[in-house]
Amino acid sequence: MYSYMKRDSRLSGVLHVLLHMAQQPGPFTSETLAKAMDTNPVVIRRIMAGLRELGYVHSERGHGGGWTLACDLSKVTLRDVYAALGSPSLLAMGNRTEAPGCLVEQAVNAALAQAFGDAEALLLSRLGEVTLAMLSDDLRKRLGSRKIHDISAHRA
Amino acid sequence: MYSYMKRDSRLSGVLHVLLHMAQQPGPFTSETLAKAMDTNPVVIRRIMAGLRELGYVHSERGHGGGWTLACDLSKVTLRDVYAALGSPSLLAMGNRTEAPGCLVEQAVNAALAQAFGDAEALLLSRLGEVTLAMLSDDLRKRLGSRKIHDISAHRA
DNA sequence: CTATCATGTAACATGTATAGTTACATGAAA
DNA sequence: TTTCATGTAACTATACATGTTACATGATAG
Repeated sequence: MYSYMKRDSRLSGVLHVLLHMAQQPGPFTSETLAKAMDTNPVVIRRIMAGLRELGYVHSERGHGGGWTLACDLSKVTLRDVYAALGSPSLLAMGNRTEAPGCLVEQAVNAALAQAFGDAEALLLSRLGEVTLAMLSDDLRKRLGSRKIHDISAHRA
Repeated sequence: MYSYMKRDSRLSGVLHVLLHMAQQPGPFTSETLAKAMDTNPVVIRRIMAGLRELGYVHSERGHGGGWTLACDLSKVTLRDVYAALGSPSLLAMGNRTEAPGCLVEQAVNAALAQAFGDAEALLLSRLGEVTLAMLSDDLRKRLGSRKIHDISAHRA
């Protein structure tokens, strides 16, 4: 591959959570999900907050509480999930100055805006083509003949 | 537009410098270029180091020293310049784990790798289509009837 | 030869964003 | 009323680009 791909892994993380949840009935506590993701329960709650607001998941407190899926997986795309995270920046690079008076800067910005804009649009388009149901189906294929993946047994 | 576009502005910055240099004969000191970019001379030297190694620019020390263009502007693309910077990450998002044992993570990574890979490839392709000469021509059009842009008078 | 200029570079400070952690309030169920 | 689980603020850790200071290296002017 080309570059490194680091930094923001919230989309990756929240999809991991959703896919786990799609494999067995809930509810799942933040702690359970956090253990499966090797992270902290508060991180789970944080990345799930936006999805709850949009009604993709539901959360309940107290005994027997936790997170449950609350949407039609075939209706929610990766782009929807991305938006639920607050649409964080997709590109790592950008213009030095957004609205420069300098004509040199304007010429540079125009050229880069074209390339960056095209790439961003394509990425959003691709994310919009993939539903959670498609991801879940792909996962089931990968699981193959094995029994239903038990989240409590999770750990590489 | 969609997202914020912040962070790494080295490509934008170094293109700004190169375009300035293409408007008049050199050499230009790091200090002159830094003033035009409203930044620090060391920052200029830093982002120019890679271009010097690839022979796109030349630097000389002492009296009358500074930076000069040392390439055919019609032969160097924005992608070449990007590579000269060390090919920093283009995308702000990535996978949580790069080589996971977990099948769930693998399914997520596969889906995202597709979308991210396509976007990254498109971006690199677009950058590869634009030469510094094309950028410089565009700039001259923007300058229109005005006199040759004097870098010493630069300042929005 | 030496003073000045300009790059080369290391080292450190700053700003910002994600990720991880602690602490505690809120509310639901046993 | 005790226990469990989420909701959230506040703080720490980490990473990276950017900004700055300091000084060595080398080239030119006198």
